Amino acid sequence: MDSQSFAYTGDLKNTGFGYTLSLIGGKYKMIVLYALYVNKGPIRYNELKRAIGIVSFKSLTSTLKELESDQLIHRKEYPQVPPKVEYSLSEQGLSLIPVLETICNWGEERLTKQAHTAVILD
Amino acid sequence: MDSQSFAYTGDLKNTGFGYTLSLIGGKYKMIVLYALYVNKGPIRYNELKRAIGIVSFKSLTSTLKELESDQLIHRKEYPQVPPKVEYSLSEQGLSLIPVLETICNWGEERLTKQAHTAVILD
DNA sequence: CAGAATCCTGCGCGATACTG
DNA sequence: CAGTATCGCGCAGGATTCTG
Repeated sequence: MDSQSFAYTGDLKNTGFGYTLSLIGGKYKMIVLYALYVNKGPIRYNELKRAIGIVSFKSLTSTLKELESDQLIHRKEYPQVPPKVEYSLSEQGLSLIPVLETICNWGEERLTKQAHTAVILD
Repeated sequence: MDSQSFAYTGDLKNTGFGYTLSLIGGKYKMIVLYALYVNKGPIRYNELKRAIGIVSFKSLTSTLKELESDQLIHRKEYPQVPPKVEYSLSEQGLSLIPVLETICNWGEERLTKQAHTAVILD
C-alpha cells in the first residue's frame, strides 16, 4: 500500500522523459556528466572536484556512485599507494552527449540573442 | 596558469550549459515545461497541478513564477470571478522543446534497449 | 589520494489556513 | 479558482575528521 495512492496521474515515470530525469535529474548529475564530457578522457577524483568547484566531496561521491550504478560512468581503480581512481563516461554515458550538447547549444544561442536584444532595445 | 590542462575551470555560469541549467535546472522546472509541452495549449493552474501530481501548490507557484520571469512561459490572467489563469509555453519556451525531446527520446531508447538486454541476459 | 563516517544546520518543501 | 501567508520538519548536503 502506498502512502500516496495516486503516485502519478501524469504517469511521468512511464515516459522516457521521466526515466531520463530519474537518472540525470539530480542536483549535480548533469554537471558531473558535463565535466567528464568536456574533460575528454579519464579524470581523477580530486581533479573532478576541483573542476566542478561548487560541489562538496560528499555530494560528489554520492553523485558518482549513483551515476556508476546507473552505468552512465565508469570507475577505474588502480591498486596502488597512494590510491588512484579515474572516472570516465561509459558507453551509455557517451550516448548522453547529444542531450548535453542540446542543452549547451540552447544556452549559448540564447546568450547571444540576449546580447543582441539588449543592444537593439537600447 | 597553464591553459593547456583546463578549459573548464568550474566557471559553469559562463557556459551555455550552465546558463541553461540555471533556467531549467530546478527540481520541477523541466517537469512543468514538459507538462505544458505535452498539453499542447494553455492550461489552468489547478489543471497543471493535477497533471503533475507530485508537486505541491507552493512549489508549483514558485516554479511558475521563476519560469515566467525568465520568459519561458506565458501567464494569461482573465479578469473575472472566479479567477482564471492560463499558462503556456512562450516563444522562448517553445524553443526549448528540442531539448525536452532529446531527453525524452534518450529515455525511450534506453528503456527499450534495457528490456532487450534483460531478455538476452536472462 | 580517495573515500567513509559523523555531526550539524539551513532551507526546501509540504500541509494548512486564509483572501480577493 | 488562484493564489498568498505562516508554521514546522526532514533531510540534503556542507564542514570536518579519520582511515587504508
